[in-house]
Amino acid sequence: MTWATVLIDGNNFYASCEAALDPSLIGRPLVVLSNNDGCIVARSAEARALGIAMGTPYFQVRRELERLGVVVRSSNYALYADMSQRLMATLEPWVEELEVYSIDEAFGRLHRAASSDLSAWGLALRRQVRRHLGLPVAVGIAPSKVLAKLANKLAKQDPCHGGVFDLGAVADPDPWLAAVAIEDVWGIGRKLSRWCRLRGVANALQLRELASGELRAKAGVVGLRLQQELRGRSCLPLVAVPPAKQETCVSRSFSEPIRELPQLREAIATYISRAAEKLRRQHQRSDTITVFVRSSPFNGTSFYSKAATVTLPLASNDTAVLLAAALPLAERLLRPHKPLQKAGVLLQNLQPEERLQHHLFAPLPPDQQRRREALMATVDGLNRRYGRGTVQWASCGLRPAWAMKRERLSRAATTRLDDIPVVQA
DNA sequence: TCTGGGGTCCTAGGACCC
DNA sequence: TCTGGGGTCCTAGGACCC
Repeated sequence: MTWATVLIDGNNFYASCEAALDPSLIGRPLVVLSNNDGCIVARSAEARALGIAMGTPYFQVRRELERLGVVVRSSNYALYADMSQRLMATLEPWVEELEVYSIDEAFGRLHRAASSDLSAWGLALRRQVRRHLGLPVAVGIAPSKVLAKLANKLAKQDPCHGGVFDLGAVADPDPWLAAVAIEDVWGIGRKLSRWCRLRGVANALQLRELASGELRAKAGVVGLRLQQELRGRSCLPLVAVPPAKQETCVSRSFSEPIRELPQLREAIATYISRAAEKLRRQHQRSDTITVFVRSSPFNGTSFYSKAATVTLPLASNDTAVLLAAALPLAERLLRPHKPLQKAGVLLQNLQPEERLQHHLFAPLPPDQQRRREALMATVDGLNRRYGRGTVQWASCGLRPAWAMKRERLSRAATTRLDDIPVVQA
């Protein structure tokens, strides 16, 4: 009996979520755009077949997409996050341990009886997800995380696998490793793949056989671990309970450049409110706030980027406290003739909430402190129930001109009562 | 006109300590 | 010109992930 590592992920997740809620999209080419309708971040299989590349700026291909009859959607993160939770809940009973790795991916650990093939298990899991959620997934099974990633890629590469591949059950994995390009190996990004290619390392098998010393000199211990994993020795543990976050960031591009202080203050207030909400959900507080801004890196003029940091005497997750500290930073960041394209806030040095409960130098008397906390909980509750922005601070501005563009947003079909699909029988 | 957002981990180097 | 040998902590930057 040994352990097998499995990677399950949603095929074209965002596009599949859109199609799951709007069956008229099934079988049609569909792309989903990033925030601000910036670039293409997901494509249905049909859109992929048309040769539409990932990451393409939308404005460059807009006409072409229209001509080809491609359906375009703004990203609807409320929908994807909700579908993700349902997916993870479905996967949970199928494995001994589950690590939710990203919005559309999870690692799992399960027992493998001596030299058994887990493909049938994978196919059954796949059918259940399809039945429960209407989502297609791929399942990769192997002795380590890196190999499970690889197996998952192979499961998708060849339709004959039916979306499931068990690399731990094949007699000789080497030809399969050779079939995965170096760029597709998990942990090998742009820089490292270029370096590998220069050395004649073009696929996963050749990376596995590369001299360890050479790899270590270039990629450090991270590279060595990767190589061990390729050899089937698991050194990246499954993380079932994620550690507390060390920092939290909220940043957005503007739909149009910001040049004036009032608009910048509105944007910072909006991001601080959102970040404070995250802190409260994570039961954390922060005492270090960084606000950063930058101009567009694309318009040819000189690039401008600046950040300012403020430290609080006492960590907090009260929106009003964080706003009071962060808003004065706006003036230090704005420059005449430097239109800003993006801003963000970074809350650092996060601490667990309970640590401060009875602090000697608490900023407010206990009863007032409790009232503040109750107010925050009420605001969060209303926004959760009726949608983000139902209750907000006046300093965030109402329908600001700089707010991100989402012109082709689908409805919040799984999280808003008003948007539930109507079925006619 | 129009190019995403939110993280983590590791390493190197500097400041400072005894 | 040469001028120890550790430690720790912090920060900046690089690389990667989805």
